[in-house]
Amino acid sequence: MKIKFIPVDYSSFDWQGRNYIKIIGRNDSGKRICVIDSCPVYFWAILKENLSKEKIEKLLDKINQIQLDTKGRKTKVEKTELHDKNFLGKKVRAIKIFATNYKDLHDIADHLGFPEIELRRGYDLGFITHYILEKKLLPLNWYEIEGEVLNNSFEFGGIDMGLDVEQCIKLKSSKKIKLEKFIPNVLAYDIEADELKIGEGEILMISLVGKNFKKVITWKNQNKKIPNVEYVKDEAELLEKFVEYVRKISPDFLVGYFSDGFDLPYLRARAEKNSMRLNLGLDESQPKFTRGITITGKINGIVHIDLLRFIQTAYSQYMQSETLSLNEVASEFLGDTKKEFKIKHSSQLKEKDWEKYFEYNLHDSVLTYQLFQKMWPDLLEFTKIMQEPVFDVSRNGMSKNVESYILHNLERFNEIPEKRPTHDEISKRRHREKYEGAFVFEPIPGLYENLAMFDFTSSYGSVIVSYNLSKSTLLTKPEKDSYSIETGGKKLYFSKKPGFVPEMLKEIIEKRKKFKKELKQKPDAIKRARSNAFKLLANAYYGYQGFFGARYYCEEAAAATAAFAKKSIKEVIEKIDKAGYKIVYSDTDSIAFLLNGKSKKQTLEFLKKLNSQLPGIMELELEGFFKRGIWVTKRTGKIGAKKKYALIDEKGKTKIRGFETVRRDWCNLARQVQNKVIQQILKEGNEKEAVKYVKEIVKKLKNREIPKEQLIIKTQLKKPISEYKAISPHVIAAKKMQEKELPIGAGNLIEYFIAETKSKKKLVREMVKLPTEKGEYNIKYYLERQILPAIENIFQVFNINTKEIIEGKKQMTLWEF
DNA sequence: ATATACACGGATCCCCTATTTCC
DNA sequence: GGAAATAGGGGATCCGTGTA
Repeated sequence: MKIKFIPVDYSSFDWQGRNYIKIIGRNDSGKRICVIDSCPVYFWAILKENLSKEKIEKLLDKINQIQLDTKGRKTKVEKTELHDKNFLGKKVRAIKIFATNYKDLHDIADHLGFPEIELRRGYDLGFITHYILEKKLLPLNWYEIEGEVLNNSFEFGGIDMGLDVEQCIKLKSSKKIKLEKFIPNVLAYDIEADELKIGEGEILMISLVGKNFKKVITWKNQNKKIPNVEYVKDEAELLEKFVEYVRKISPDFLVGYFSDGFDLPYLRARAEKNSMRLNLGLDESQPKFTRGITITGKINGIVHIDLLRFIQTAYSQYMQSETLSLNEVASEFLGDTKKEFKIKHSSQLKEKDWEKYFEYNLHDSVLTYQLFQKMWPDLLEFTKIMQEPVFDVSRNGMSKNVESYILHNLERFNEIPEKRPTHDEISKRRHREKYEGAFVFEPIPGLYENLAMFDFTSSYGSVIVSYNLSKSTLLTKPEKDSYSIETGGKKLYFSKKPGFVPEMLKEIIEKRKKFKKELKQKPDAIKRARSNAFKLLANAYYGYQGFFGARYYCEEAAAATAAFAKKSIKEVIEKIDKAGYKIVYSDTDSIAFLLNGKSKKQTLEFLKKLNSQLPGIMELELEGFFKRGIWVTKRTGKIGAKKKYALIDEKGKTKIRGFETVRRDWCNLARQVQNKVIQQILKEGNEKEAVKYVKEIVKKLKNREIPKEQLIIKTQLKKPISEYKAISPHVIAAKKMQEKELPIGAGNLIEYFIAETKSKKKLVREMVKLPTEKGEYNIKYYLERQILPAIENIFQVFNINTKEIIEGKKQMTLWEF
C-alpha cells in the first residue's frame, strides 16, 4: 500500500512496553490518515580518552547487563554499539545504548556510574523530537509512504478502531517527495461567557468559522430567526453541538485567539460543571492542559492553535500595534476591526442587544480565521525550518526555535546533542554578572541637514560567524592562531576551526540573503515568510548563546559577540570620520553622519571600499540618505540624549525613534503634539509653524476643549498589584478597577487620566481617575507633565523657551489655585 | 525559566535638614 | 523653650517602555 502523506500532528503512546508514534496527517486527496511508527530508542555514553580496547569491551559487557526495575516497570539495556562521534566539536568515542522505552533512558543513564564514562547525553530530547530526528518524517513535508493498513486490528490495542480517520497505516518506509499542495482545513472559534474567570460563568454562545462555514450556536434569546445563528436548549446542548460540529468538520487546525488561556480551558471547565465530556480528540479524548508559564491546550489529532502565541514570537517586534488584542492585530494585518459591542452581563442585556452580540461573536471568529490564513505561510515555513510539530512551533519562543534548529541539524556534524542545563546550572547562569554590551554614541543636540546612515547587516549574527564564536570553539587556553578579544578585563580566545553553531548560522544568513533576493525578483507570500523566518532565526542566535536556559549556552561567546561588534563599529566610525564626513550618532550597528558636501555617489563608493576591508561575512549597507535629522538633549543636563532621534528622507518619510511619540505610556495628546512638531520642523527646517501649532493646542487644553480620550494614559500592569514596592499612578488605577470588581491582573494595560482635585495634592497618584469616573482633567498636569516634557527639548534646539509658550503671559494666575 | 545590553524619564521612596506647630 | 510634626530638596530606586 503506497500513498502520499503529509504529517501534521504528532503524539506518542506506549504499547507492550515500547514507544510508538502516532502521526495524524492527510493524503493527497485531503483524506485524514493516521500513521503508526516506532524507532530505535537510545542515548550516548561518551568515553574518557585513551581507553584500551579491553577496558571498553569490559565496559560494554557491564552495560549490556544492566537491568532495572523502576516505577514498577522492568527494563534493560537492549544492545550497545561503539561509535566515533563529535561532542562540542571534539572527536570522542561513544557508546550508543539502546533501550526498550524512552522513559527509561534517564534511569539507565543514572546507573552508569562507571569511571570510564565521561558524560551521558541524548536522553532528554523528548520522544517526538527523538523520533523526528531518527526517522526524518518531518512535519508539513510530503512523503510517499508504504505500510500495512490496520483494519480492525488488535495490534496496538485496537487503536485504529477508536480513531476517526480514513485510514490507519503501520509504516514500513517513507520517501520525501516534491511539494504537493496542502490546503489545511481550518476552523476558527470563539466563545462568549458571563464571567471572565475560567468556568465561573455560563457560556452563552460559541461561534465557528471555516471555509464556507459560519455559525453561532447559542441557547440565549431564541425569539428571532437570524441567518447563521443556531439555537439550542441550554449550555449542555451548546457544548454538545460544538463538539458535534468540530467532529463533523474535522479540521486540521482549530484556531482561537488567546484560546490557550481562555476559550479551551473555559469549555473544558463548563463541560465538567455539566458532567459531560468534551471529546474533541480524534480518539474521543478530551483536551489536555499542560501548565507552563501559560496554560497550553492540546487536542489529540487536531492541532489547537492559539494565534496570539505565534504572533508574540513571530510578529510582535515588527508590529505597530500597542497591544496584541485581536482588535488591534486584525486592524494592522487585515484592515478590519472587531464589531462594536459593549459587553454586559447577560442578565442586563436587552432584547435588541442579543442580535448584536451574536454578530460580534461571529465576527471575532471571522477575524481569527482570516488572521490564520494570513499567517499560515509563516507558520508553515517556521515548522519546516525548525522541524518540530506545528503545535509546538506555534507556541515556542525564538530561543526554543534556535535550539530546535540546532538539534535537527547536528547530524551533519556527527555531533552528539548537549543536555539541557540542570536547575542549579540555570540559577548559576541567571546570577552571572552582566557583560558589557553595545556602544552608543553621544549625539550633539541640534538640527542637521543632508545625512546618511549605514548599518551592519545581521550585525551580531555576522560577528558570530566571522569570529567563530560559540561554546565549542571557545579555547580554554590561548592558541597562536586564534580569534581573540578583550572584554570585562579578560581576554577570550576562539578557535579558527569552524564550529557547528557558527557554521549553521552562516548557512542561515546565506539562505536569508538568497530568499530575500528571490523575493525581490518575484514576490509571493511563501518566499516572504521563508526569508523572514531565516531573518528572525539569525537575529535570535546571539540572544540564544546568552540565554540561561540554552543547551549551547556560552556566556563568553555572547560577551565576545558584543565586544567584537563594538570594536568593529568604532573602527568604522573612525574611518568614516577620517574620510571627511561628520559623525552625528551611532547605536550598536548603525551610524548616522553628515555628508559634508560629498555626493551620494561618492558616499556609495566609499561604502564599497569600507566593505572590502571588513572581515568574514561582515557587511555594511546603506540604510538611507536623509534630508534632515534632529537630536535633542536629555531632560536633565545639557548632554545629548541617546536612543532618541528623528529623520526625514527626500520623499518626506520620517523615521522617529525613542521619542514620546512612539511610547504608549504617554497620553495621545502629548504624542500627537510632539509628532506634529517633529514633522513640521523636519519638513520646514525651522520651528515657526510648530510654535504656532503648540500655542493653539495649549489654548484648547486650557479651555477644556480637548476630549478626555486624548488624555488617557496607558500603562501595563507587569505583575500582581500586591508585588509593587512603589505605588505608582497605574497601580492606583488598577486598585480602583479591582474595587469595582473589574477583571484585572498582570499583563493588563491600565488606562487612567489625571483629574482636578479640590485640595492641593502632592502626588500624581492622588489625582488618578479611571476613564469611566466623573471629573475634569487636570490642566496643570497635562501642560507641565505631558505637553511640556514632550516638546521642551525639541524647541530648545532653536533656543525657544517652551515654558513661556505654555504659560502664556496672561494666564500666569491660573496655576496659583 | 522561555533571547541580550543600553538608555530615557516619570514617579515614588527615603533620608536629611530646615521650618513650623504645638504644648 | 523644647519636642514633635511637617515641608521640601535631592539622590536612589522602582518601573515601564523604548533602541539596537
